[in-house]
Amino acid sequence: MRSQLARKPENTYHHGDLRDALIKAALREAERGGAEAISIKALAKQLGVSQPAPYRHFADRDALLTAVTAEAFRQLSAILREAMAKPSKQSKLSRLAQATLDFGLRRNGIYRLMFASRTVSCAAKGSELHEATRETFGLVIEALEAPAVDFLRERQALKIWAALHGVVMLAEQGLFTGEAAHATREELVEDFVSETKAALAAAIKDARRRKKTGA
Amino acid sequence: MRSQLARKPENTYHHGDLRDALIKAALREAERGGAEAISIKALAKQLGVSQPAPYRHFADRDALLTAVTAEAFRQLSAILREAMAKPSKQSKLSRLAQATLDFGLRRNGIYRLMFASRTVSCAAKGSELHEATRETFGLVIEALEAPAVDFLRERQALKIWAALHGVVMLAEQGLFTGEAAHATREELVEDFVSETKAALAAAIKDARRRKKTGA
DNA sequence: CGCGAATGTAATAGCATATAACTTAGAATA
DNA sequence: TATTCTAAGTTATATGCTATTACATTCGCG
Repeated sequence: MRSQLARKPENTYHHGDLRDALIKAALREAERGGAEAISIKALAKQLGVSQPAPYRHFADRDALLTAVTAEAFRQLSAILREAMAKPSKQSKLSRLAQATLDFGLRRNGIYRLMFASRTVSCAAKGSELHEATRETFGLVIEALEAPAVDFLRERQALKIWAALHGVVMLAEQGLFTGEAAHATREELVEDFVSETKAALAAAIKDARRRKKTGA
Repeated sequence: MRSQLARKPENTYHHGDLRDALIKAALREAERGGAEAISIKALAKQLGVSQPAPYRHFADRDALLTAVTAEAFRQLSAILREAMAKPSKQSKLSRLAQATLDFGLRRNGIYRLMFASRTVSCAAKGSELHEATRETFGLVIEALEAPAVDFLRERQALKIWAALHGVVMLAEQGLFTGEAAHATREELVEDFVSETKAALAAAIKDARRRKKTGA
């Protein structure tokens, strides 16, 4: 197996690892331009194969997009894991949050592919993509560093995850320029992080109290 | 000027109001399928004009999408205004928030057109689209019902607006199903509303105190 | 070694965007 | 009212992308 970004060597019939090469190349295309920027034809040309060759590996364009999106989620997971692992004065949650914001802005094309298309919602349970998204969300839960009161954790994880996406979205839309520049995106994210921690602490305290009373 | 959804009457040369008819028809298409579902050719056929006819009114597909998006923002503004106006026990902010959620889920194709494409971020200051988005955001600020400490209001408006979009996004992605079903979308939105109110109240109190001390 | 499955190619159909050159009708004015 | 200018629509066509069909090549396994 050769490098996955390599073109097919001349005078050979088989590429060697076209499926993977397509995904990687498509990710690069999506980085600038989102899903729309992914063209089967263009990718084939880039990789030095004929236009129909990609269809040996993906039934249609949507199937490619799905695979690319799954790969993007795995990459995000890796980035978040790294951010959470590295020693820092910040909390895990804060690091995850800022890393998400950074990813969403710096690699916005890919980010839009992941969160702004209907690809994910169409992913069947158990599919590669569905697993990849669950894994990423699992990291959010993990970042809360809260005891396993499942429904509480899930709720707070959902809230911070939602808030983060909103910030990325609005930042990308330019709502943070002009008069609103008082609040930087990072500050806003940190706000949400603090509120999440506070809410979680309160909820846990409340749950313990109830348990004691109930028992 | 005839009804804006009407096809061109047979045996006539001019449609009468093609520009507007295109926008309305495109909105309907976007409702199911988002921006991708908007095809100039298909719209032309629907309205009974030749394929190139739309290009008399829009330089290219992007120009049409921009106009459609602006119209969508105006519609959302109208909906939010109505929600805020109608008498209710809920606060204005809560009504605006729930109305936004409702819009985002019920008319998700349009919603994605508005918030998940790069169209908006490309809108020049002063353009029709830019004005439409500013107006909508203005309603969010208004819904806070807070005194005019501008940068505080903007910040809280940004936060609740971001959170709302996040909730819509994740709901659409299916993250609220399964284990996370404990928290309904509406509950989550209401959480954010409460937090916003609390934060705003605290911030205002803080600002007053500073003013007194500083003066 | 030979055969079948996997993978790639050439040719082509079908659809969408967009442009160019031509036509019609409506409005503006002499 | 007749004339003319222009906005708005038409036909024909170039270009680019997706996707399929039929054919070719190579890899790997018995």
